[in-house]
Order: sequence, then structure tokens, then C-alpha cells
Amino acid sequence: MAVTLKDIAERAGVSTVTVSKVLRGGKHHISAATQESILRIAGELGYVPNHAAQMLKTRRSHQIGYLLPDIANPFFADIARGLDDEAKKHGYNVLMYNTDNDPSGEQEAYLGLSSRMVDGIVFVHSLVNDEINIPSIRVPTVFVDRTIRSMDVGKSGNAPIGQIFVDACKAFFDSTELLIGRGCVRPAFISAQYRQHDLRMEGYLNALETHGITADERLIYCGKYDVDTGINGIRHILSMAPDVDGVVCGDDLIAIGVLEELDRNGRKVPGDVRVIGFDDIYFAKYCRPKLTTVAQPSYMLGAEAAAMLISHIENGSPLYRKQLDCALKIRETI
Amino acid sequence: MAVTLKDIAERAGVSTVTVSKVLRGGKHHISAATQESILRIAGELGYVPNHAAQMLKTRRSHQIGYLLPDIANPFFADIARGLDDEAKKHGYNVLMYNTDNDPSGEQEAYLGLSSRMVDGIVFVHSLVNDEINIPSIRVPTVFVDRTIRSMDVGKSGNAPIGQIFVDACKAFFDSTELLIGRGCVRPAFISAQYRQHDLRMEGYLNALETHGITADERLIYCGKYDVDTGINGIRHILSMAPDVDGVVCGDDLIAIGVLEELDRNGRKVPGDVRVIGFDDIYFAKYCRPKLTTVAQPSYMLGAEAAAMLISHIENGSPLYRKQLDCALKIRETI
DNA sequence: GTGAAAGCGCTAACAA
DNA sequence: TTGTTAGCGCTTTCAC
Repeated sequence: MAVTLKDIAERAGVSTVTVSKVLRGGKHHISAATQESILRIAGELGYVPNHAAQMLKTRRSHQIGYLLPDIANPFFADIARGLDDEAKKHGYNVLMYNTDNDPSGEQEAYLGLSSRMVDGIVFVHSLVNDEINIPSIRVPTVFVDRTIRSMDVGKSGNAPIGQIFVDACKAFFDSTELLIGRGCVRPAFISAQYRQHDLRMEGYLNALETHGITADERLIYCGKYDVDTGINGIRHILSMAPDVDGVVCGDDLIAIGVLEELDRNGRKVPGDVRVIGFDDIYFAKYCRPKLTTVAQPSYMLGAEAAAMLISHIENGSPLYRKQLDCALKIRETI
Repeated sequence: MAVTLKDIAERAGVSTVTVSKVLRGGKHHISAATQESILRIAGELGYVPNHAAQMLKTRRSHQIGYLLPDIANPFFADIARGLDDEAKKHGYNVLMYNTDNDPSGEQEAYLGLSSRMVDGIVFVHSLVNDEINIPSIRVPTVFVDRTIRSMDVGKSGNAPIGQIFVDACKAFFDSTELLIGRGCVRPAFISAQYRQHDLRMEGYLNALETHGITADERLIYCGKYDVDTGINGIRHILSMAPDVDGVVCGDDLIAIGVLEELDRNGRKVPGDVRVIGFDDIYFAKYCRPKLTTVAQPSYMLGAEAAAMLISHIENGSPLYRKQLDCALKIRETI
């Protein structure tokens, strides 16, 4: 059986309250002698506070939930790392939950985490149907990466909401424009589409329009954010529109698939087809040819989210919306 | 304020005990009518059990801790995915903690997690100094990937210990032998070395000896399990022993670094130098040239660990040692 | 079938 | 400066 405040109190000849005060530190008025003896005894006995009891009493778990599509995607793993590092600094731990972008799983997870009394949730939402699919926000929640429209936020109920994101629309506008600038006249778009109104696609489409290029649905393919979507996507596009000369990819995983399949088909990159990704996962720079991509500040996305959440939990500072910048990484595929 | 058993009890005109029994399901002797009304009311009120209270009472958190070096390493992310999937099946959640292989951080984390009352811990241990650096095992713990010698296990104290691992020594023996079979006479070894007695290096050395090749310390470089170690390692080796004609890499990240630096130096792979990795992370097959490597069953490592742990927690089945098989993935770098 | 009593370990408010 | 009282929400005897 673990050692409790009571055990220490008995040996020190004081009450549990005194022990509690001393051990918790902070401001109290306990004599130096008592303090010292309590600290010593606690050390000797190897006292470790019982979190469940503290939790029940204080309604604080010092845990934050991380709801994400899939930790095996390096982009989300980087966010996780930022989260965990920042959380640790403040004595918080991270409860991870993979949703696979499954809306019902997401709901279940959200409820589950709130009953576990996480103090806050960092949520990379699937955004199916363009709206958050949880009945109500019960816990302070920061949405990362995928933005929520303000009307969704209003609708969501009681607990406060924050957002950390990048301007994906602009990023995709820029990268599409970059391809066009390099001479592409038939740039394709391969991505996932979890919401009706996809910002990445919007950026692509805007750039096309700006440069007087007519959008061609044979050049657009939507699947998931994974390598297979890249492979299948470019294969499909190659069959429908063999004159494709550029590919704007929804993320780097897709881009890697595109590179792979293009290689199999003997199409040279960037000679025949130019390719650009999104995220700048760790491996982007080790692809051959090295992947040109738009870097998301993934680690910072996580760290900022955790910092915002914890500062809200501890000091009541309000949650906020914050946009982080992307950075173009020109390498060899354009 | 959240709805409690008491709220339901009042409306249903029964005691909290009755409500608790019904809601928890399982075997009890409550009349169908009472049951039905309790269930209905609980549903209406949106009852969610308070985990902290349950925890305090039952000493079960339904959480398992995952202590790992770095979630940004895809190998550990894959394990995490296996863990989480298996844990979810049984109603458990995963608390992640990145240690960066820092022994003192590991200790702190281990203690922290046990005070959070995790029901078990899955531990990818740093194994510095060839022994586990935690004072005593307080919680059922399964060591994954890095094996613990049985003497370490005995020493560790009270709570039971399990292990899921692969035969790294054999794997490295085989892959070194493979390089030799392809004609390498000066195969190098680049890896991390966290313990004095490193199994990966042992396998490499054994193979050398078996084939009558004298080990040459200029061909051995140890750093960390990351890309930079591969880059620095091969750069260093190239300067010391330019006749190197093969590299056995401690993991795929290192191999990727080696490939990168070899390319910069104009050395052809596999023409001039043959390279083999370890893990088979997702990106191994998308390197150029495609990385030949030994696949670890990373997802299964995680899933098995969770299954073992949970079965022990729930049914008291003993923890055990289990070895999983690796599989050679011959691609283009040898 | 159902409920009363007790307590898990801790902390907040108030007394002394 | 220290202690008393009370209770967080739940579950576990055990009695009815």
C-alpha cells in the first residue's frame, strides 16, 4: 500500500492538513522545524501523492488530451512532441487518442476524455461535413491545424475554444502559383477532402483562376492524407489527363506517393512533372529528388496549443485564435 | 456541475448504490423495472461517470503509460499506434511521455506515471549503463524493443515485468552476413550505443568473425538513432577508411543519413557502397535508392505489449517474455 | 432486490 | 501556527 499523508502525519506528530500544506509548497505558515521534519519523513517514506484523490478534490487532472487522426503520420507526431514538451514544463501529461478521422470515434473519444477529466483538449479535427461533430464542448479545447469557422465555434456551447492554425488557402495559392511560374499549364491537385469547403483546394483553384487557367476536374483527385492517395491519384490523373505537368499535393505523404508513381511511369521530376508538397515532414528533404514543399511549424503548433491551454487552465487567460506562418522550402521537385 | 449517481438516484427514487450497480452492468439483482428507469434517466441526464472517484475507490485508472524516447521517430510512433488501438479495444487510454533517452528524465517520468496511477507501463528503455535506472518497478511494466537481461529483471523489485522484443543480435548478424555475401569486405557499422553490451553491434561483430573479417574500429561509429548520426558517421568513416564498401546501420534513420551523405560524396549505392537499415519505417521504401532493411514488427510490438499488460491487469494472467520475428526487406541498397 | 454505512486520499474553509 | 470538520463521487461490505 502506498504511503499517504496520514502516514507522514502520524510519524511527524502533526495533522494531515499540515502535511498537505507543506508538501504542496506555496504560501502557508508552518514553522520551519515542522516543515523540515515533514519533508524529511516524506522523503524517507517515498511519498508520492495520490493523483486520483487530488483530482477528485481539486477537479484538476493535470492531463491534456490530444485527439488526432493518426500518430503514425509524422506531421501529427511532431505536433505531439511540441505538445508533450510544453506540457511537461508545467507538470502536465498528454493523453493520446487516435481517431483515424472517424467522426463517431471522435465523438466517443471526446466524451471519453472529458470523463477522464482532462483539463483541456488539443484537437486535430476531422471536420467531416464542415462542422465539428461533438455535441458540446465540455472542456477548454484548442483546435490545431484544421480551422473551425467562427459560426461553428459559436454553436459549440459552453467551454472556451482556441485555434492555432496556418493559412492553408494562401499556402496552396502560393505553391500553385509557384508551379505556374515555373511553366506549368496543367497543374493537378491531389489531396484529402474531409470538408465540403476545403481550404487547400480553394487556394489551388484561386491560383488557377488568377492566372487564367481553367480548372479541369480530371486534374483533381481526393482521397486521404497518405502515400497511397498520391500513388492512386497520379495514376488516375495520368490516365485521364496525360498532359499533366505539375502536381500540388495536399500533404507530403501524398507527394511521396506521387513521386514514387511518377518514377514507375518514367516521368521525370521536375523535367516532365513538377511536384510540391505540404507540411515539410522530416523525410521531405531525404526524398529523391528532394521534395519541394511548404513547411508547417508542426512542433510549434503543438507547443503553442499546449501553452495556450495551460495558461488558460492555470491563470484563466482567455483562449485565442492564432495564425502561424508557413515557409516555402524549395528543393528539387519543381 | 456534472451529473452524479446521486442525481440519478433522486429522480429514480432509489439509492445511489442501486444506480451504481445498474450502470456498471455485470451481475446484480435489480428488478427489470428499476433498471430500465435508471438507464433511461441516466441517458436523459447525460450521465458520465467521474473517473477520479472511480479511480480513488477501485485503484484502477484504465490508463497505460507509454514511456518512449521520441514520438517523432516513426518507429516509436508505429508502436504507439499498436498500443493505442489495442488499448482502446479494452477501454484503456494511453498516456504518452517522451524521454529522449535521458536516464534522469526517465526516472522522473516513471515515478510521475505511477503516481498518476497508470495501471501499467509500456517502456522503451534507454538502457544506459546496461541496466534499468529506476529505483523499483511499482507498476506492471512491459519492456518493448530493448531487452532487459534477466538479472536486471530480478533486481528490479516487486511489480511484474514482461518483455516483447526481437532478436536484434541475429538480425544484425544476418544483415551483416548479407552484405558480406554480396561481396563487401570492409563493412562499417553505424549505430547508437546506449548500453555497454549492444546487441546490434554484437551481431555485426559476430558476422565479421564468422567470415574471417577482422573488425576495424575505424569502421565503427556510434551516435544516436537519428539521421545526423548517419551523416556524421559515414563522413567520419569515409575520412578514416575510404575503402569502406558497406554500411550496417543501427536503424533506418541512420541509413537515410548515410544514403544522403554518400550521395553528396558521389559514392554510388549499391555500386560503391552497400547499405542496410533496421526497422523498416514507412519511408524506407520511398528512399532513392529504396532502402534494404530488416523489418521490425513495430505495430505488433505495441499491440502485443498492450494486450499482455491489459490481460494481466484484468485477468491476472502473468506477464511473459515474447520474441517477435524480423523480416528482411531486400530493396535496392545492397 | 435494495439500501445504510463507511471510506478511498486529499484539500478547502473555518476554528482555535 | 496548527487542527477540526466536512466532503469530492464512487464502490464495497453487509444488513434488511
